[in-house]
Amino acid sequence: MPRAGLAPAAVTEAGATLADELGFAQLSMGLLAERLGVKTPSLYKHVGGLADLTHRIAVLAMTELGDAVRDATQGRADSDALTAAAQAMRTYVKEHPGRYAAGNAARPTGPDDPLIPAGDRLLASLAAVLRGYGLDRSDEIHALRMLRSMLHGFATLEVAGGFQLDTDVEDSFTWMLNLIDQGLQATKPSRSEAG
Amino acid sequence: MPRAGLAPAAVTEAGATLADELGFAQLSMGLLAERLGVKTPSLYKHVGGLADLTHRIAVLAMTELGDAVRDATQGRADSDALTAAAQAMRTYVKEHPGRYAAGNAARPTGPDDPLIPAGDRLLASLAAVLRGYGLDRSDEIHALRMLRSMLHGFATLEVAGGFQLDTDVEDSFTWMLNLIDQGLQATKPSRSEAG
DNA sequence: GCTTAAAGCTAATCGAATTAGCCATGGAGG
DNA sequence: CCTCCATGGCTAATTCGATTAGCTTTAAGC
Repeated sequence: MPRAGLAPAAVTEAGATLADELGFAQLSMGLLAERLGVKTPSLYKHVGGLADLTHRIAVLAMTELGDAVRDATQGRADSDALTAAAQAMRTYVKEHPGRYAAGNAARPTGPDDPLIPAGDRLLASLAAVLRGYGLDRSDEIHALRMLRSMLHGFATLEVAGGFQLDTDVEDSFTWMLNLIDQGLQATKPSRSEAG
Repeated sequence: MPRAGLAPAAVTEAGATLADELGFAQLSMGLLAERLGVKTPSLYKHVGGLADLTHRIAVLAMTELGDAVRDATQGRADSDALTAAAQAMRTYVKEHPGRYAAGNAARPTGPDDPLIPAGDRLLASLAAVLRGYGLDRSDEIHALRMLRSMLHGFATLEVAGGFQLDTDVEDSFTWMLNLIDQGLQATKPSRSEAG
């Protein structure tokens, strides 16, 4: 019996892919083992169990998503950055629904859980996008929460098939971003818009 | 052995309550049976199984939520209606996180699934709120999707403990609604704002 | 008071996760 | 080249939750 040459990272990656393909809820140790050409108990040599596996997938997802948003917004500002970040996030969720679901379901297990910095980095990337709007310090937290809520909600509903006709979902997304952009511009205290 | 006097509706209600208390993922036939003072197999005389139970809870949730939003918006218009609907939805999700999760996880099983009209009624209530803004017909679908995304996302993140300091989550919600209200007012084509 | 469908129960089955314990692989050191 | 042993894979066994089968009691309607 030749070895499969597995490692925690490879098992996690395969699990994440499986979750994307079948749905997070369908992910099981048995299915993953089969996918890797190995018997179920063998997986326990690489990950602690199903809970540990899903947690690793969650960290992977948050890290990838954070990177995607950061990369997409490089060199952009204001509306451009907002659009880029939003599309990056939406695209990621559509391409990796299982991973994203894992990321949402996960809860930090302790103060040194890698999930925390991964999540923080994603938040920091979104916060950076908002910074360009020059909001009041007190508005920043609200704007960030709004942006998160909106992107999370939209992507989640879309992936869940919550929107009827697939057509013009793209338009709806753009429309929504536009409204938010306008709103943030108007909120901006410094600009000479209303002065 | 005296009878427990159960019925599908009572079992569903108890299951929903259990889901709210422990989390949707923790809901199990065994726990529910214990809660009802009955042995697990007895539940199968009232519901088809765990899948059927969760689906019933989903229908219950969508129905209750639709009613809550409808009731909250009665006699209100524009900003008032928007605020009332949003708060009603947020409150419902906070008070019934398990039910709401069930409602989101559920997928219609066929064309005559009661989940469909229940969901439609909720959407209709939200659409009614937007109607007051007198948007272009083509903008209505976008605005509705935005509203859903935002409310769903915010409530979901809040319940999941996604926002750091619990403080001023209330403020953030109000701030968000305000920005949306402003945006919708501005989008309104008829008004004499920019003319 | 008798009949019978409904509602409970116990026992058994099934599937997925996990654990225990055994064995082969293959790189490191001789 | 040969040996050692940590690693990674395997089979067997356990556990737990869902579900099914089949029996029994309740209690509603006559």
